[in-house]
Amino acid sequence: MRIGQLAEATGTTTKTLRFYEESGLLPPADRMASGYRDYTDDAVGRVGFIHRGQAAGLTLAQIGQILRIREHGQPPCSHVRDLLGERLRELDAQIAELLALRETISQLHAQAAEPEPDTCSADEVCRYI
Amino acid sequence: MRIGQLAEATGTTTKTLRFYEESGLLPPADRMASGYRDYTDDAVGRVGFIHRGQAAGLTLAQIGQILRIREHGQPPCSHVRDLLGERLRELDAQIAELLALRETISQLHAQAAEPEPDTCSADEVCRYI
DNA sequence: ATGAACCTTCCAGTACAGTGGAAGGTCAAG
DNA sequence: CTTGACCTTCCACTGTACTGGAAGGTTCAT
Repeated sequence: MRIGQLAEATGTTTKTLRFYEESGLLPPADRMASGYRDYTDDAVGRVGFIHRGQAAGLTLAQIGQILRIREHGQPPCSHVRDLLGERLRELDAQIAELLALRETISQLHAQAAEPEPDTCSADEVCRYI
Repeated sequence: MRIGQLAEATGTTTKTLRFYEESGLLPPADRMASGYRDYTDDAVGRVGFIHRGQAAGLTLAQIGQILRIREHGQPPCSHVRDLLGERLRELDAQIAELLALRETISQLHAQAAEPEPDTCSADEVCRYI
């Protein structure tokens, strides 16, 4: 399977696949006589794993860690569990922060909706912020 | 007021203030005979505005827009209202996305907590993802 | 007069996940 | 034989908000 076909099969681009290889997320592909990369069907699963990891909010670096542990023959289960737990805590903090921000902006927006823009004075940048 | 004093007064660094000037967020400061930047007290308010804008989740580019409109003599109120409304919609989408992600990860994490890591097979990278 | 603390400019790098483009090689169809 | 689609490498750039450091000038106290 050539790189373009893998890209189509996985819903990504050839650029991205080469970037993954360079980043150590995909093993260096075998080459055809022409020098073209030649992928086996496994590659589809591997790219799918990367995408599922990203969908779970892991960074490419974290996904690479898991992949490298797996390559050394050890099941990365406990590591994955830790990673997911950590990500969960990060997410909770992030969500709390965004909710607080939403509250702030919502209030500012409500104030800004009051139709009295004439009272904007020249010595402040904007009374809504 | 020299740049270091402004930095201290606004809780930031001289690097950041020069960066703001270069980015068009602060007007080019007057210079003393020595070439040192010489700020008036207004600058404190202006930097404060930038920080409040950031706290409201606006990007520096958006804050710069408001500042530039203000400089042309027009009160940026309606623009700010639009910006805040837009930011509110973005935030809602972002929060919804993160909540969904939290759900997904929470489930994966709960599965990964089950103590049966022996069943990890060699042909999949990790059954939890 | 000399050292510390402050300032100046300019260049380069950080993290993240790619994206764009140039210059050139390969392959199948017409 | 040429055209077009595909592939290769390499280098540089995107956006965001800074940060680090080098090389040099200024100010003030001792």
